[in-house]
Amino acid sequence: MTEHSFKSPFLKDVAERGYIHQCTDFEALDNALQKEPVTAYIGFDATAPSLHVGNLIQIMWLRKLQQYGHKPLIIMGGATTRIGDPSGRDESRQLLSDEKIEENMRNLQKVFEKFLTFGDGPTDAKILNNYDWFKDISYIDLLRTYGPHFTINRMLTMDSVRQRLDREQPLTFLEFNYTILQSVDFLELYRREKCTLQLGGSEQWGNIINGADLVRRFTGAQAFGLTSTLITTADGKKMGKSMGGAVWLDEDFLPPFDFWQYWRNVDDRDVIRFLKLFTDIPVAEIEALPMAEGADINAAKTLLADTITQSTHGEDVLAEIHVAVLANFQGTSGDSVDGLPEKTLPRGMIQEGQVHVTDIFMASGFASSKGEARRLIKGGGARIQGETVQDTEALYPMSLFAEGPVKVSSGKKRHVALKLED
RNA sequence: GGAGGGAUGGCCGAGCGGUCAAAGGCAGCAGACUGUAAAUCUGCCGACGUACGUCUACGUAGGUUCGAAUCCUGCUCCCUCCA
Repeated sequence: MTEHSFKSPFLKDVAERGYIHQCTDFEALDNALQKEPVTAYIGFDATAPSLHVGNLIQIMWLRKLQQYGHKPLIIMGGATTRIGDPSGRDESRQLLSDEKIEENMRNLQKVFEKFLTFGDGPTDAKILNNYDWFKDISYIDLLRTYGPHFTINRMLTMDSVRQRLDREQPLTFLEFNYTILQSVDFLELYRREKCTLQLGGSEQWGNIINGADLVRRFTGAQAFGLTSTLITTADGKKMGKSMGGAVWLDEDFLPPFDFWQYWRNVDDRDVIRFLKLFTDIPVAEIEALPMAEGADINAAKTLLADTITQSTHGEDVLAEIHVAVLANFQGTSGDSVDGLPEKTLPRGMIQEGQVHVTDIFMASGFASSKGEARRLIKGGGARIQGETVQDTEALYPMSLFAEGPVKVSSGKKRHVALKLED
């Protein structure tokens, strides 16, 4: 079945935007989606305190689903995170403590609220925790109930398993069980929520079909699996690294200004693709964007950054960023700090009413040692209030902060509003 | 259980008694050119003292030596082959 023949609006749109990698049964799913609202889920393990751009495609998927009148479920991996998914990894995951997992799960939920509408309505999103149905199952029960439905023969053919074996990397028994838990999730959700569709990244294919199979074995019902393509940047890397860190969706982990910059600076070749994947802008509109020559594409990049930032961080935050961008890139007022990420200069760095330049750059997060700060200065990339710093040993008086936060820059693109510790 | 090989900076990977803070590559940072892009070119890329310097580092604990990432011994972990 080619992507052009979809009849359900959801599949049609999502296919056109380039989300789809594989499906257990395109035709049947397409029919189901036309007939009635479908309940679908994606599982998220709480391995980090925030989601990052790599997860964005999954979130967008749920969002689209909701927009087309279906019901999205989010499963927090309270149980599965304790096991560790081996899919797509060469090494075992570092196991997290229970407290850490709980904390991460609480943190993750914030992000979903930005993208989805929650509630009790028929198409309202809902968050569930798979720990709820695993915590009371005994080992014997689990083995007796589900064990007979999984053959080792089949499990050994799973990509995630085979890859480890082929590379002679260890795969622990713990990890080997991950797919069973994820499969039981699907069954449990089918029973509790009439959920018949599981979405996920392409590396989840194995886990997903095992789950769909389990649903069929226990209930006779057809459950669907649909996976997304692995999104890479034009230079072939996984998405999501910028300025030394991951591109987090949570403003507590990455300032929205930096988030905006990440999208503003994507490779030319990625703009159209990303607009389709990460915004709600109609495909026809995206394709009509003027980008014939050189700099024209910058408008499209701004649109991309604006749209995504607005959906993840909100209108108000975006407005602040625009002020900062105007000041720092369009050169209106060189030392405006509005909308820039804030950093704090600890009082302890002040000696006799003066601050050393190197301390200023360390406090700003642009250098992790005095030596690094000096190198930055020597390289000509260090600026304070727009003025290039020449002297690696310069001392600045406290009066520098008299008017409020000070703009500190590393290179042309990284700016920070440095304020004095209270 | 036996035999052999290995563990080097964020990663890959050379070095195999002094000239080693350790080649080279990747990643990262800054500069130039541009369009806040890509490609290219230049510089930087352990910490502290602004160069020369000092300290900490080549799995881990000791030892030999004027001197060790380099040699020896114990330990830990990994790999290969045999059983």
